[in-house]
Amino acid sequence: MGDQTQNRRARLRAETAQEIKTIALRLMSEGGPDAISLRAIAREMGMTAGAIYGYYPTRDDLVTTLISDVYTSLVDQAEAAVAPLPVDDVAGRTLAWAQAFRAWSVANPEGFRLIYGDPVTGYQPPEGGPAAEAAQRACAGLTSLVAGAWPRAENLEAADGHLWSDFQPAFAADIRDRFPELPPAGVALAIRVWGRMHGLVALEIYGHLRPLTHDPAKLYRAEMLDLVRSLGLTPHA
Amino acid sequence: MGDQTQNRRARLRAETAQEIKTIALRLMSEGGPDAISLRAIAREMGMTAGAIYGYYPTRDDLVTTLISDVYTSLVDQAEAAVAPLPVDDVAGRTLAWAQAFRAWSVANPEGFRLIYGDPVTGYQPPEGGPAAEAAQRACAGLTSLVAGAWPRAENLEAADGHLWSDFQPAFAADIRDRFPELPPAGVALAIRVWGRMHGLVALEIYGHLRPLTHDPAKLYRAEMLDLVRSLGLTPHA
DNA sequence: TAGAATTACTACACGGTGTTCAGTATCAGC
DNA sequence: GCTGATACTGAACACCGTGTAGTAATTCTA
Repeated sequence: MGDQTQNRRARLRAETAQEIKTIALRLMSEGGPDAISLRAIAREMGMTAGAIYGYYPTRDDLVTTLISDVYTSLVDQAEAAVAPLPVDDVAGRTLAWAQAFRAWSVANPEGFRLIYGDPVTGYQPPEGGPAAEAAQRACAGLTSLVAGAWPRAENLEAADGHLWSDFQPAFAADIRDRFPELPPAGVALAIRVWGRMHGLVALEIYGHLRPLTHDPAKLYRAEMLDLVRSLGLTPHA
Repeated sequence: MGDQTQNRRARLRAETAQEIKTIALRLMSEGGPDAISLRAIAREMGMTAGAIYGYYPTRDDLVTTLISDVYTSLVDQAEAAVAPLPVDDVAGRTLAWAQAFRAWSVANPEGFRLIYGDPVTGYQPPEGGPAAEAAQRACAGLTSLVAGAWPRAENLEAADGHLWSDFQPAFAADIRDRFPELPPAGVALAIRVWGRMHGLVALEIYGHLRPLTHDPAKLYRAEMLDLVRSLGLTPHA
């Protein structure tokens, strides 16, 4: 019966590892990224801080997997918001993605900080880590929107001057594989769209808009409408 | 001679307070915002950590004054980059501001994190603090650019729908005082321009662009050219 | 110039953190 | 029932911010 007992132990192990993540996420949502302390997690689990080292080699590794989880949930939500809309409604899909992005960020400010800010004291993101993967996934989602708008936005290409060699090879290969019709300028545009969505939300999450306006949603909406217009699209209604 | 000795003591006091800030800034530029520890500062000064409490009531207060200093230096640099250009070259001034903003950020990533990110473990920005003041100053600089472009960009006003009541009273009053001709939509546009400059730079500073491109400057330049074009301006050459 | 008062600073303690490691208790496998 | 792996404890180490009590020096006053 080696297998069953092995499975049993492996299952318990996996459950414990999951519980650590769950508690860590709850602590983060309650007290910010800095509340993710091994001691606090262990305290809630009735364990010792040292015990966690049996599951994650260091706290940064735990944070890394949390980032992966959280980032994935964000991209999932954005993709889910886009999915029900018809593929030819590029303006609607873009606005839906943008609103989903902000809605998630406002609902999970700590998650936003975890992904896009200094996650936690002294943390350095691993080079090829899951954050990079999720970032590529997010960027690919935006790229598909831009690719949909591209036929009508080609006038933007002229002055851009981007080449394939400007991008990281792995990323460029992935994109060229998925969107063969899209020129480098389109990829650059996708990243720029990402930056444009990111900017106002980041300022809002970190409280820099508070002394200026009490309706950041309106501001963001105006910006996104301007964005789809700049893509040569006209939003339905 | 009470005055002179008072002055002498006050001078020494001010010098020590300044030295604390200087060392804190150096520590930050070397090891990130989290390297600002009272113990490390005191160690470099040949003092005890507790001694710093004679100059700053708490570490967050020290960080607050650092933010003020750093933020001021950023805005100073942006304004200095704009100053030599003729007032009617709105496109050039806008691009100059944008480039100065990114150049400063790339040169002082830790400073950028300090201003725009989680400054430091558990730090909460004071409500009416110096960060808010510097933010208003930065925003006012951008607003003056937008005000310069406004006559040619009024077509953007229609769909915006912003009202003065959407903004914080103090901010709105300040802006209306300085730019009487500018409607609410123009102020909203100024903040949006800020967000647009902020987005790509924030992504770059926090390493999210690294897996995508190795020429973030080119990307940023393309975005800023698109921005001035969307303001109805054409950059010189 | 001698004493009083203010100031600057140290020394130490408290509770918090990540991390390591020797030891122990539990449990699967023979 | 014994052996070996696994999970966990408990204590330690080196940090951190923050107070507080005491001390040394410097300034003011008489």
